[in-house]
Amino acid sequence: MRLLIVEDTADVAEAIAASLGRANFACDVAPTLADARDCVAVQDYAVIVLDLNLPDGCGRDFLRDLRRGGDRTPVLVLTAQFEVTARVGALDEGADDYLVKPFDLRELEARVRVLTRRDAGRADNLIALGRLVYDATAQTLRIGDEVVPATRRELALLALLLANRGRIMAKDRLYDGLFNFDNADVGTNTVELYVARLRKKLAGSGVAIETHRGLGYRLELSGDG
Amino acid sequence: MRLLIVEDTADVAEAIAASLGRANFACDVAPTLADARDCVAVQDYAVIVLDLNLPDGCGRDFLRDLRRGGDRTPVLVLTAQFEVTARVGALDEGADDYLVKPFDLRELEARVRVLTRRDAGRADNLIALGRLVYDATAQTLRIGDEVVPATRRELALLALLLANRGRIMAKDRLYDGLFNFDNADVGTNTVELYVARLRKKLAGSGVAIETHRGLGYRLELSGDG
DNA sequence: GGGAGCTGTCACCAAGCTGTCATCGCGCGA
DNA sequence: TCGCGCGATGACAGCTTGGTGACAGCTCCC
Repeated sequence: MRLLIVEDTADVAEAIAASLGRANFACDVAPTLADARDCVAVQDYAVIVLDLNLPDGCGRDFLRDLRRGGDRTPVLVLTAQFEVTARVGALDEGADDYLVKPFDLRELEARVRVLTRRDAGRADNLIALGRLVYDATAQTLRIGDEVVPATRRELALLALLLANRGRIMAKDRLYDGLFNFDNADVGTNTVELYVARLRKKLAGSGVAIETHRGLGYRLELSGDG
Repeated sequence: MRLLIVEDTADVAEAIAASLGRANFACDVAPTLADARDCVAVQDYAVIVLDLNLPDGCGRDFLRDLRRGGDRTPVLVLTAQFEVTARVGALDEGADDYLVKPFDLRELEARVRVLTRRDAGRADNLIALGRLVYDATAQTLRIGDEVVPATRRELALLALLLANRGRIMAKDRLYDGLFNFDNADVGTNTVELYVARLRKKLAGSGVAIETHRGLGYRLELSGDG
């Protein structure tokens, strides 16, 4: 899943991106409102993490524009202790959650996860399908009672496919969800590679990744569970 | 969906057409303003991608003429880094978006998609008729609860017929929607072929493709659902 | 500093979509 | 009723697209 972090303080942004990156999110960082607008214009994000204090304006303006444009992407607002009215205002204007600085990175990670699953209509961080169980918090994949070791990229791909199960996902969309702008030069072939690797690990899970030539991939129940 | 790419540098145009072609857009390339005028005279486009620097004039003139003629086709302008005033001018004259060269092809594709969505103006990508449900986002065709695998061309044809359901569509118009000028040597027979293939997959859907000799095809409810 | 494992590239192979051809069926006008 | 022409459809070959093994680089951890 792909996230946008709108934060001007470089080391803070870096810390957030590193933390969420370890949680298997592909993160883009925008240090200004202008950058943020460019990002949302060309990329769909699962969640936007938005600092209110930015060099070229207030994050609330950005949020308001976003909502007026019909964009319903979940937004988590970061505020300083004293910005109470700004915080309230942000929620009124369409923010989905907020966090007061300084905050624990793990808490941020948890709240971001809550927002991602809200969009998928789930109540917890477990996704089960067939004999397969994916735990987004622990970042583990189980088939039946057995834990199957999987790498970060494999899990990220699985999360994307699970969130869109039954639907054909174009390779481009998988690519966008797996990599951020920093990895822009990665060959498109990589998606196929990770599909192949993930397929091996899903053997016997009752879940299969179907290929639809020219269209994309689709995760669905199969008979082999 | 059919796009026009107005760009004189052959390899750039080719790269754009290839990228957008993979995204299921049928692309025509016009290397000069004169060619572009010929194209828009005979064909409706979903989006026009317009380079400003052309051998026989400035793209802004073309854009201005287009708008004066009442044409509202979304236009995405390509500009060089230093052409700031041209960029602003293009927006004033009716461009819908711009991209500064050099750009990422995926970014172009994303922006083109935004423009096509804006024009369609519907958030719901489901089209239902009889027992048939076509999901344009997921690129899936369902009959009742069962997903019927279909290829890109078949889905493109179905989308065209659904968008014009109840109306007779001339074979030429179907042909234009499925292929671009580069595929001009494709036999006209192909439309009939894909109609036949699609018919097989629509069996039992309560929807039928009627043949109207000498006129074209028409998608309509039938009794077999 | 070294090793293990993850990551992404390349090359080659396989699969199936695509479009052509040929043949047959069918409707319509004479 | 016959003939013509448009449309339907099965078979096939080419080519694009995807699958996969091997390998090299990189990172992270010890």
